[in-house]
Amino acid sequence: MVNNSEHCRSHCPINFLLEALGDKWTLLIVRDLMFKGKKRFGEFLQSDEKIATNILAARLKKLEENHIIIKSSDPESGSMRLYQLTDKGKDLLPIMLEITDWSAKHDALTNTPPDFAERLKTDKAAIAADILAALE
Amino acid sequence: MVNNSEHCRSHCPINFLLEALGDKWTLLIVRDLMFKGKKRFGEFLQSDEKIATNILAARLKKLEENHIIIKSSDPESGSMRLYQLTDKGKDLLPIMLEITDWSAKHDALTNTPPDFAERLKTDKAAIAADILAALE
DNA sequence: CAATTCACTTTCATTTTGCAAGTGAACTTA
DNA sequence: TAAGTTCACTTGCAAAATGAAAGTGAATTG
Repeated sequence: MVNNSEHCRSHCPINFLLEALGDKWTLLIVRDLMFKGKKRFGEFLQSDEKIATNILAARLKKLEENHIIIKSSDPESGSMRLYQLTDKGKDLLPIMLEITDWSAKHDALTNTPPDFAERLKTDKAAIAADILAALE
Repeated sequence: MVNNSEHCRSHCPINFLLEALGDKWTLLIVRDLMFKGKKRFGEFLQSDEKIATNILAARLKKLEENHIIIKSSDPESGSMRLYQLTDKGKDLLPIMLEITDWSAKHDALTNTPPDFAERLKTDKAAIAADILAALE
């Protein structure tokens, strides 16, 4: 869908990411999935940035359409929906770590812990491995 | 300005980047500055994605407010304005390269040349050095 | 079986976007 | 030197996206 030429503005790689993730909210959902262990609609709502329910629903739908997340039912309780990163979604990890690195450097008020920011500079591969392991 | 707590939604590092660059257009301007040697208003207008003049003016202003670019006059012709990346802007390069890597992998129609995509996987530091050198 | 929780959907006012046209300063041509 | 032309924007307006709040329906709990 994102890949057909009528829909896309171009096939520049920067633009390709923007078509899927280029707005103020989508990457925050990826962050919650990747770093905070969140998996449910209600959990995403609780983040500091206070996303509205309609925007969250729209973004989850688009992420699913772009195969960055998959939606399933919680095996333990039929009602609850679970959202999880696909392999394509997990592949965003290096981007997320570089973003964290940049913001830790340029935001004087960053909430990135100093020791994590330091480890990020020297040990990115090990951090990535840890985070991927935590996602199973 | 972006750093004051009334304005920002949070000081999460992912959010910090989104506050400065989180929309469908801003990163394309950074791309043009970083990879395509573009420096002038009229040059940004010519990209494939066809940004409107009012949106371009607004994004350039915001990038300047966030100290990601600086605006100056062309020393050779008094009238023309030049836009250039600051050090903070150049620090976005690792993010841009990771984005390129991700899109080259996941966009079947990517216009990233295969040899560049290959070199990106093995030789990211050398590519980064080349690009920074080209920016002076 | 009534109340609550969860995951959305709908409504609607406000904000942002995008196209087109307009403006003004410098520069080029007749 | 007067008349375009180019460049870098700004303005106006219709259309689309956003955000707050309320509503809906399925499951779960008391």
